[in-house]
Amino acid sequence: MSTIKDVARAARVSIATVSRVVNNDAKVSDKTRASVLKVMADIGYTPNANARALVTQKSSTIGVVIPDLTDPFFASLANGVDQVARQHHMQLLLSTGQISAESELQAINVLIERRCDVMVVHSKKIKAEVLLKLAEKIPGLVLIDRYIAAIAHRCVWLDNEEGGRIAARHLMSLSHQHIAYISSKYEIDDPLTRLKGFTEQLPQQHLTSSPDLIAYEEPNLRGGEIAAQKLLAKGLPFTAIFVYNDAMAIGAISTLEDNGFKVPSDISIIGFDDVLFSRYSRPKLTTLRYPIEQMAKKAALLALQLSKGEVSDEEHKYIPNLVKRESTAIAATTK
Amino acid sequence: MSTIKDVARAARVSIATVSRVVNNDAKVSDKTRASVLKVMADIGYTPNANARALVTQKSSTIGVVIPDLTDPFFASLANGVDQVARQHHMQLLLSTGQISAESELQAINVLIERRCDVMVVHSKKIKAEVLLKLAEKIPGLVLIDRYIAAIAHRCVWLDNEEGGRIAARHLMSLSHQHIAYISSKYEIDDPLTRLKGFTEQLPQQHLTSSPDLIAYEEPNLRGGEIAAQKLLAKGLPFTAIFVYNDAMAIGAISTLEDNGFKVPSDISIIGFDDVLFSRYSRPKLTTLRYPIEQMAKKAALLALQLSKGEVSDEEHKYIPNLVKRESTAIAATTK
DNA sequence: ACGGCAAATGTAAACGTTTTCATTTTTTCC
DNA sequence: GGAAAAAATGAAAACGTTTACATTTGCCGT
Repeated sequence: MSTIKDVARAARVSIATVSRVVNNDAKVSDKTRASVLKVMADIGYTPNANARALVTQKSSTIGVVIPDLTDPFFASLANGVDQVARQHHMQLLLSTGQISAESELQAINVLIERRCDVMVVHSKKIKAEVLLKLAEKIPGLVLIDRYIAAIAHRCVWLDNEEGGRIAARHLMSLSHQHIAYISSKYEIDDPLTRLKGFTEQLPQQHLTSSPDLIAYEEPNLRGGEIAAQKLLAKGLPFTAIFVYNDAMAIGAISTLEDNGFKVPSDISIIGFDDVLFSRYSRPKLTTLRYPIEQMAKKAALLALQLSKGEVSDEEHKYIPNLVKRESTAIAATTK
Repeated sequence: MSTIKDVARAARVSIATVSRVVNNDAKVSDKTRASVLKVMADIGYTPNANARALVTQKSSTIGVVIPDLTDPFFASLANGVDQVARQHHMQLLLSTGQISAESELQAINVLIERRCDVMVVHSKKIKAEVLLKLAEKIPGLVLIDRYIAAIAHRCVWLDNEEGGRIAARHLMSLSHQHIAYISSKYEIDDPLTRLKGFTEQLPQQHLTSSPDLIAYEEPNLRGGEIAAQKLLAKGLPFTAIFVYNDAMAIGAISTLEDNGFKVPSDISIIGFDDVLFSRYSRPKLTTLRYPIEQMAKKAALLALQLSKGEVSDEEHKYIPNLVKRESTAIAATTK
């Protein structure tokens, strides 16, 4: 692959001059600029970004750490960051790592090796104190979907507890008395926090929560199917399910209908996230909107600012919105 | 950020030695290795990948060019490549570019600047001759979802025409006589090729195709909704729709049911792609399986081999599989 | 025609590594 | 104990850029 030297030689100028035309530096005459440009096109020169990054100490790269691209939630996250990257003529460097402290840490490390100075990190398992150290080391690091008080202004997060409360209120307003919860089997905060908000709202209508009406599975379509089966197998009465996320919710609906239950007339379902296809499910899914793409953009922008040394102590807390569609209705027994 | 020199100084050895322990080179005594390792941990040294890439002339990065992460089809593609990257301890560099020759070209260029020697490119709009030049320049470039005869062994593609034929045969076997086609509005080969295969199969049952029964829209959920509305608005009779992709199919079903048509009893729908949520739609979608993730893995592996100079003249053509689920049934009138 | 100044261009150091080759240290063997 | 061989270490060049500083060129006014 040709280098700046090849161009310099062919154009009979110094490499400094070539560098100047590559970088659109003003200090070069129109004549030489034109001839250099021509040579570059002729020999097909492409500047080496690694060499550039080395000397300038900037990577022009935004890093993203997520567990997995297949999950539309994370794809949206990555997409949000990508949009900001494009706007700023930067590139997306993707570092995936399953949800484990070790794997997440390694994913971040890859970005550091690349001297990525702007990064949006989705980490559930790394301990807060470790993250704190990392944040200190890398000014442009922003946490998404996680809250650590000591660096609150560098966290872009959603109030899951409030989400749980909203779901509970909605279902109770429809007179549901027995509400099940389908949860993610992973030991991360989100399902717990959502359940907490949900549970603490119940006594308001003199309801209580029952651990028997909770099923834990993989947070995807298949997991939702299985969780619903488990719930059904218990033989306990319930007229509504609050589901950890939309994928599980749709899986659950699938099982329910296959077993002869109508949603929402027999059983109401409320999901979480409002991923793209939730409004196209049958019945259309009632859910809590998690504006992840918007949050990701915010996080990327914030990371960009921080990397330039700009600071603000604003908080970046988002509240989920109730999106009423067709999967919830008045409780069956009271109809 | 600390460098190899800092480590060398602190450990009282030369940078060559530090480099050796970083790279796990055998030629270093256990004693010095241990002490260097300790120093590295103490001062929190992370090797600079850019410097490394510069001197070794390898980027340890697999590049992917796709239009957009939000589309689950492309997310699966990226995911397949990512899996291979992880297996080979490489990183995913994502370069997105809308579907236009200019944008695609620029996306590829970004990867070249990064000296990405392995890349999986999804390009619909760049002219074959340009791609040929690029392929010549970059041995590790593989095209996915496109076929160019001159570099057939570097293309991983699906036989769309055969897909069209399979869809036609399936629908005809269910006695459908009037079949509409919902197409992508983008001027790329795929929708045309699928339609071609589809159309050429019709005369076998003495059917003919009608341009009036074709609607063109954005290839996503919303586009499917609109396309179905358009079809309905024409007031022409049809009992089945062959839809360009699953997202559109699900959008179409949504519109159809909202307008009082039952799928499949009134109208049968067959999609294309078999994305994850197709089997969770209501009714479950009959579709043609496009094994994109598997193909992406293949493409990544192939690119890896090619970049190492290994060649084979094998072709990499995939045939879509019919996945019969619930959205197709015997034509209404013949019931 | 010439000094002076601005504009254009060039020189060379620096970025942080890897790696070849040379040198030093350690081990082995008689 | 000492020579030879093996193992460990170090010195320095190279990778392809950018950029501060030095030098050359061209132009102006007199």
